Amino acid sequence: MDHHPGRGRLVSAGASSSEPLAGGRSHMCGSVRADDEGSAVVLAGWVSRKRDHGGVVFLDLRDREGSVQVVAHPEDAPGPHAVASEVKPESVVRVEGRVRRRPEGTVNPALPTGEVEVAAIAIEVLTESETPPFPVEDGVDVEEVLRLRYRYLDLRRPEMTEVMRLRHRVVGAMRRFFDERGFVDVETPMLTKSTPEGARDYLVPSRLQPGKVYALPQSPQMFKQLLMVAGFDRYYQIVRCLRDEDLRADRHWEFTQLDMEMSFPTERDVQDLIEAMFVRVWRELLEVELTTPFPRLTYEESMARYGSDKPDARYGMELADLTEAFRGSGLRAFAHVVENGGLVKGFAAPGAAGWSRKDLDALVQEATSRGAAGLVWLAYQRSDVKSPVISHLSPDELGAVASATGAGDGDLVLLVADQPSRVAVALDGLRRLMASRLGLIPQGQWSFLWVTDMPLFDWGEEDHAWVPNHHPFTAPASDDLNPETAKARAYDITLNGFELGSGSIRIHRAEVQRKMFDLLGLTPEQAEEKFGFLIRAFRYGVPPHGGIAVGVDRIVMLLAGTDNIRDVIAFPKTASGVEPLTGAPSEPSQEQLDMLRMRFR
RNA sequence: GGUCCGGUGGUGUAGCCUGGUCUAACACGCCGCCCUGUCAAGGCGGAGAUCGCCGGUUCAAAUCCGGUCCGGACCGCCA
Repeated sequence: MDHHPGRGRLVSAGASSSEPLAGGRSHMCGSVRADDEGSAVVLAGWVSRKRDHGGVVFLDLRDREGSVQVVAHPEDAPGPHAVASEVKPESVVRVEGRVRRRPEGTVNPALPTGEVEVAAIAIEVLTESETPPFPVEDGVDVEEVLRLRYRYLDLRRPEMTEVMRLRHRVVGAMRRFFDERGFVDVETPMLTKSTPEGARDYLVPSRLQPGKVYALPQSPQMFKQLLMVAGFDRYYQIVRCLRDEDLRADRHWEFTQLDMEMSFPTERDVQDLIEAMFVRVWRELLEVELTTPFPRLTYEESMARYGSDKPDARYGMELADLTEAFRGSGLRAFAHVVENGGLVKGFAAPGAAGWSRKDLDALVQEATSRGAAGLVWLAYQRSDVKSPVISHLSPDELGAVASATGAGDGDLVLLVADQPSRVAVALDGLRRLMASRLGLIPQGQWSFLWVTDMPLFDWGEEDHAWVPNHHPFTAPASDDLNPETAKARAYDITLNGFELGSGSIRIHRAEVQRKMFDLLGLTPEQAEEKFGFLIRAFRYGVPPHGGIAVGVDRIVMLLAGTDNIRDVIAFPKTASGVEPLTGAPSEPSQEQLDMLRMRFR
């Protein structure tokens, strides 16, 4: 959290409640103001800094609301002065004193409490602190594991405290929003059966049913559908979900989603509601008025123009398709790809024509590390075009490249030729990289986008079978159930290039569901074994229904202006699944294993 | 599972490519002394790392090589 790339100005949290403060405190440190001049105050907090002038000693006393300067003069307050000059940073002290305006010329306008100070009458050290392993202050540059091992110190830093409270307020705004609209918060089980999301499950062995396991929920998907069968009409929950997959900067295996489901909706009903929720959250947290409706992009269009199903539309550099221009090209590598059904695509990066060989090599490296066979670059300088493959390119091809990408003087064109999925992955990565390197990402812009008409199926390379793109209860958009072409009544919501959530209208007709299972290669017996309880429920009158699940961590991450999801989780794990603070996971005791009748291999 | 980057006093970095002058440098922090208005207080002095771990090459390794552990980003995976 050294910088806040996309951060808007956060609206500050409301004043604390009128509840009396615990422990006889009169004020929170950070909330002392000039209005309190002359008041006797009792404060308690952490010593964040000490300035000892030999005579007068200043302590900055910090609590979650901020810090305030405490002064102890040797003449006026010999007792407090003696304590203050000995106390170590991060010790917890209780201060009795009187608020006064600072003397002329010593006001610090940079601090909310900078007009005042507290003249100490008594200082008591409640607990002493050892020297902390890293400075407890904003803007620290410390190895992340160390921050996680001492997370309580890390969270003590004002910027982290602020993020956690931001998260609290986001969740609060969501709850109020859904509550006002008659949505009922229903809790669903944590120890349950495998859900149909397709990720690896976390399993919990059963003590009472030896040899059997519960799965931790990947989402409450089937339960919320059952609640629709139960007639709840509108359900929501802010719920922890778990998926045992490898981590990314924006992905954690223990995450929180805003889960909702409603009866009788159209896609539009769900989308309008979620848009209204985002409007509400952005208004409350940032005082930003989002424009609705959010733009829509079909999945196909998104992949074509951005190479991604979560496009960042805040900047241009859209992808151009040059496949036909390179059919039979003298650039054999490209021609070969085209002959074999691959694509040639690329885009123009404005003003990057002068990049050094080293920078260009780094781009090639970026492309190949994303699985592309290679990267061809063309630098447009004045009327000249430089490229390692320039001798293989015909004037027609050069013309096609320039017109399709819009490349002009000073631009750098990046071309990738490969199978469609690799072209997409490589160019998506390059586009994001170039946008960031060239400073093309506008700050303070919130580019929400719905991606619609998702495919109903994906080809599962590992299973050699069609797998649901969303999950097997997603309703098809039409009678077309051809796995190659079928579209789903599914939609994703994205923000600034991050996927925030995805949802769908569900199947409520038994024969459609049967066909779906059939296409997925599930025999009626297998379907019964996995989802029998849901199928049975649907025999007793199921309303048409649909919903969405939105990732709370990612929303908070974007609001907080960080690109690291761990920054918005109080106690996160590292990429190898270790929680540095507690040391989890740990080995079970023999007694625990015996009780579960388990043995480790 | 794969690719890439990193691991040097409490913290953050330099040094590593071009082995020896590194008995490892700098900043912050810490300790001591001085200092009565600062707010990254200031001044002076001091302690503190054998360079993630193991092994190898070499007369000599923080520096080269191999392995390994840990962390991070990305691909695969995952919505």
